[in-house]
Amino acid sequence: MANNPDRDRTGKTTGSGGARVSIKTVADAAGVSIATVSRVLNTPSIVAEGTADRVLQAVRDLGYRPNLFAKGLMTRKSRVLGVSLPEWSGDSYAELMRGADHRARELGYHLLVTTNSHQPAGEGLPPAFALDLIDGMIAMVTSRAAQDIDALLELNMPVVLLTSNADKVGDDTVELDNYVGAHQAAHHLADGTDANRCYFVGGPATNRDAIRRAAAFRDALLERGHSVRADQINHGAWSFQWGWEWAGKLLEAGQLAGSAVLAGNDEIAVAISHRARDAGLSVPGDVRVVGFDDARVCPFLDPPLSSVRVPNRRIGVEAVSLLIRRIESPEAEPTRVRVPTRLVIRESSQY
Amino acid sequence: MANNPDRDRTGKTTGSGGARVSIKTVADAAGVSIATVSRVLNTPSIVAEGTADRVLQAVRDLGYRPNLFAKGLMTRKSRVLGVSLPEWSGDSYAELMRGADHRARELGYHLLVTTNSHQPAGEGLPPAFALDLIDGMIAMVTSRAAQDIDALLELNMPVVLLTSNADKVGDDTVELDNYVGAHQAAHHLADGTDANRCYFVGGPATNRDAIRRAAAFRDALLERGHSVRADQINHGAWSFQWGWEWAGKLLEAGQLAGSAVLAGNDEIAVAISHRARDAGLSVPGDVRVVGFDDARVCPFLDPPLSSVRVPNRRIGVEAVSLLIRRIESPEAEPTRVRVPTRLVIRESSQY
DNA sequence: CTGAAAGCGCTTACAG
DNA sequence: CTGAAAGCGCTTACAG
Repeated sequence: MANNPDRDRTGKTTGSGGARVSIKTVADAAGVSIATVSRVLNTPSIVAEGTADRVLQAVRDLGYRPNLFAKGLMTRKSRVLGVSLPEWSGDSYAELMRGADHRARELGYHLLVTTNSHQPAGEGLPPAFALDLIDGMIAMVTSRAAQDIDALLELNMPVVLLTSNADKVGDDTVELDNYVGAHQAAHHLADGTDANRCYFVGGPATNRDAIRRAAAFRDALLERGHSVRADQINHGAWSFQWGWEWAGKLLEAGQLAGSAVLAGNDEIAVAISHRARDAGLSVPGDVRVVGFDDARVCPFLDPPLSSVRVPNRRIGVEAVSLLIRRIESPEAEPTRVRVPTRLVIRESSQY
Repeated sequence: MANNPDRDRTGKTTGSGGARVSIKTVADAAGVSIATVSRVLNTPSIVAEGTADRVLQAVRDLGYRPNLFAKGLMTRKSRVLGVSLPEWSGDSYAELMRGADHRARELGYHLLVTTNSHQPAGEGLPPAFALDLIDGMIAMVTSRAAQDIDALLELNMPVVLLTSNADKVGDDTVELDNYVGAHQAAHHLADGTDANRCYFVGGPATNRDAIRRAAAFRDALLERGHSVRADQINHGAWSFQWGWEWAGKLLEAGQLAGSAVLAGNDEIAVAISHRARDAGLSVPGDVRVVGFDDARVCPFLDPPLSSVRVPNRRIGVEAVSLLIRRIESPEAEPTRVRVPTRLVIRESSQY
């Protein structure tokens, strides 16, 4: 198939005659001024009905679409929202993006997405040049470094922060309430297993989510009158690898059998579960396991994995809703939406 | 925390004095014309070194960033690429986006992403208004409907198609070679199991990937001199649900034990594997299973799942590379990149 | 090598 | 209700 002959050197649309159809073309066709065409498209209530009809007809006939660059030059709006995530991975972000995308479309916006895994400092900050094209941004901040948040708020553009429940937040924030679900899970584990044999195996010690989940775990055990040993709270990575290693160490120490584990995510939980079975232990008979995220696969794992549900999709929806509200009503009340987590019990943690 | 006082009503940056810093501001500060500032930024080789230094200094001092709308109005380029996917889900797309995002950054572009799951007709087409902001688009087409591809090619903008190996493709295409991996897998299964007991359990019958994988499976068995029965090729959905149901039916018919299955993706494979174990059958002892996609979790499943590897990340990288080449060199040779798949054998299909 | 000027395609006071 | 005109912030021939 050859190149499309209608495709010019710039790759942009050309009219059938070759001339680009601009607001002027439409104005001429409708016998009005370009100001009127603009009004019909932007503030139709101000223009006479008959005139509007003629203009609209011309717009349709010519297939006119306003040039967004010219429009943006005047209005300083692009209807594009930036989304900055730590990295592309897994079901969680997919769900979040699905929610965000659907909501954005509903409101006539688009999403410009980028990851910031490459920039150790300045997490959450996309490359500068994109900033001038977007009306605002949604940034996930997982690091505990407060300056990352400060940098975002200093952008002087509408920003919605996605973060774990934390002290320091922005004007508009969607907070994942890690605490409640992790707290429930810890109690659930301690209900069936001696608190001394309960463990938390989470992600990096620098990650807000991991920290918060660990805190909830610790608090729950304390509430039951158990002092928590240092070795009961473990930080590593969000990976199978880490879960496998941790379980291996506990196994060598002869401590895996009879334990109950709250994992920082489902991958870690699966790894621990498999390491246990590999050693001839049964789950949940010998080792009880609860994951975090409640990935779609959880009910289908063997055994079905208990997990703390994170409503990722809702996070995406809320973030977009907040951001667009801020963009369209700059004076709106700063809002903090807290999204809950909750324990879903399946076979892997039964007792 | 109160609203940032530096944030004006449009949400855009204001200089410390309140005035927006434009090319004019820089020109005045450097004692040159705006034309010279523009040249320093775009075609530095044309301007005297001393002048350039002064301008650059002013740019830095003032924190000047060109207005992208004004720039786009002249150049008709935004350095934003559209990416249209069927839906947000799973590891595959995350990997693809990761590759695309990294490559785009390297070349100074951004990604505007959207899904088209909501528009049954016109798959691959994003809402019209975004088209005017992007320099080109990457569209995944999974339907077999040829008109979807036609619609994309008629956009009169650079388009890179992501599709399964198929007859109908666009000028620039990244083709996933489903055939080779599925073909390998079918032979691998038939090597250890009577071809009469080999099955393919794929996604929807309307999906290009599913169709192609089925074709490879059928061809492999035919090559071995076995005629393929209709019940050996099964189309359903890309879900656990479907795999579970299919395995259940085979189980009821007393045909699950002794079978070997190539699943259309890893979810389906896991479902079949679990259904078999649920019925007291062993994998791979009684039922051999191979998945498709080779998700990160495969080595950690129980048993580790054989799967056909799909280099999603590379698809993303190639797509962006092709698109940017087309944008920057409209006359470049139309190119078709074929990305291979290959079987990764693990325990689930051992014999 | 540099500047004055035209022009990209819109929006929006300002008059009428 | 509508038009003429200014202006948004750039790029790029055209002169010099």
